[in-house]
Amino acid sequence: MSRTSYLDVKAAILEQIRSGALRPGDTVPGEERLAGEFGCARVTVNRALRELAEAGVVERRRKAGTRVLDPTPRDAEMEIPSVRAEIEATGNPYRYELLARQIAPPPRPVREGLGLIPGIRALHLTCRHWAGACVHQLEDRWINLDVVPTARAADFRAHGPNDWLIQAMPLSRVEHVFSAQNATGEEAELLQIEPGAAIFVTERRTWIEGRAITRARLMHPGATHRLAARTLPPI
Amino acid sequence: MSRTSYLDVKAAILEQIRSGALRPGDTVPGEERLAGEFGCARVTVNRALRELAEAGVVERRRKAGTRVLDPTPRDAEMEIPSVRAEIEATGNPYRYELLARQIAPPPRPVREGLGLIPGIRALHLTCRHWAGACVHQLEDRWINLDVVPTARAADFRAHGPNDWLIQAMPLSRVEHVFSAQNATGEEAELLQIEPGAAIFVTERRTWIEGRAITRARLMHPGATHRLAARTLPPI
DNA sequence: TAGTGGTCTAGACCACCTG
DNA sequence: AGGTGGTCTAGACCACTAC
Repeated sequence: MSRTSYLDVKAAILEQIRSGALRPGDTVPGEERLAGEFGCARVTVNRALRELAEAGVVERRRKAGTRVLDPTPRDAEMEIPSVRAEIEATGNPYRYELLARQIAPPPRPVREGLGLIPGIRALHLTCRHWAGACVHQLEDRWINLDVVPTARAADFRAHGPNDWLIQAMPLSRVEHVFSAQNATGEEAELLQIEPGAAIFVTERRTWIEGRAITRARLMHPGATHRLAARTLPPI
Repeated sequence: MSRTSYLDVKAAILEQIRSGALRPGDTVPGEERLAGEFGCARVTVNRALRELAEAGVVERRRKAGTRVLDPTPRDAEMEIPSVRAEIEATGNPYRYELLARQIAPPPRPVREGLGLIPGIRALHLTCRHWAGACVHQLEDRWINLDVVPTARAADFRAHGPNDWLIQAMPLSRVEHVFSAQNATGEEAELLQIEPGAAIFVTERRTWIEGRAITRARLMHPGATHRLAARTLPPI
């Protein structure tokens, strides 16, 4: 007979929830008791329950014990691809183009989004990413030069600012906000679509240790763009 | 002096990556060696490195060791809220409305998305979710009656199908695909917006043990809807 | 085939929180 | 105040795989 693994314990608890033997709000037996039932060490049960808690299936509190949660809102995982990888995955050649570059005081919404005081100037870039003969993404980006002073000297003609920033500032916190909007005349022209056509907009802000690095507005033609996410069951 | 925690080890490795002492592609020292350096048990180092691997910071392979990964595409977390919670969080009263209900053979794209054979009939629901006086979401849903036969008898007049399904089929796998589209005339009328206005579309498919449960097309007025995701740094 | 990660055990101490 | 989870240790065996 083989030893019981933490995966066995995990699967057993999940099966009890699936079958209805354990319902939302119920208390799961304590670690010591489960270890006895499964004939394993307490650490083994601990790891199983800890992973279930990370997956959002149960909630654990000292003294109160482990309780089954409501299955309502679950976190989903979504891979945020790099533009280049996203395009090359489709088999189309990738091309990057720098449309404009200047150092200027950002408009108020951008300034507040970056947490800058009025009057401060920042690096403003406008870029276009091509998938073959089609525009895949139009990028409007502001970079906080207080946090990334080296960006002032960087040349963004050959490579996009995203790749550059990832190299310069690894392990930062990123926030994405997605929405659907109708393209303005200027946006439509740069995206090679009709004015008023739906565009998929990603607003991305990046922070490191509480300081805002950059804010990007990424626009995709709505007819082609798709963004996928999945919620995986534990185990 | 206190014992060294797995969090200490994790933080130390992360700091080495941030500072550039460990670069993408580099090999992290083995568990045994790190345990010696930190003066702790090997399991402690193991847990630190395991969590870094789960966060996508490093990659681990037996015999090959632990290597620092490129920081390029990182997984993001996104909370998929229930419509009701999403609306009530804004302070607006939530109202649900069933517009249509019938059992019919689904159109081909839906049928294939659900993995059904031609001719099979499924439950088709059209619903509307209100936030105060504004339409928040228009829902077009197909339910696979082979997998959820009890849905045939369920009354979806008082409560939406999503809440019902979550109760009936916990711990299922969910896939979301987001896009931006221009509203058709009918969609615009039901959403109380202008035809051609941008709408934020979520296509949601749910599976349990490899079998498709349901497929929903959720439409939001683009002017109001926002969807947020964040990539958190490990630790 | 040897080195590296993956996991289990048994025992211990501690932190937190509820009753 | 005591029960429950959180974590560390020291030692062991196993699984995988690069060399």
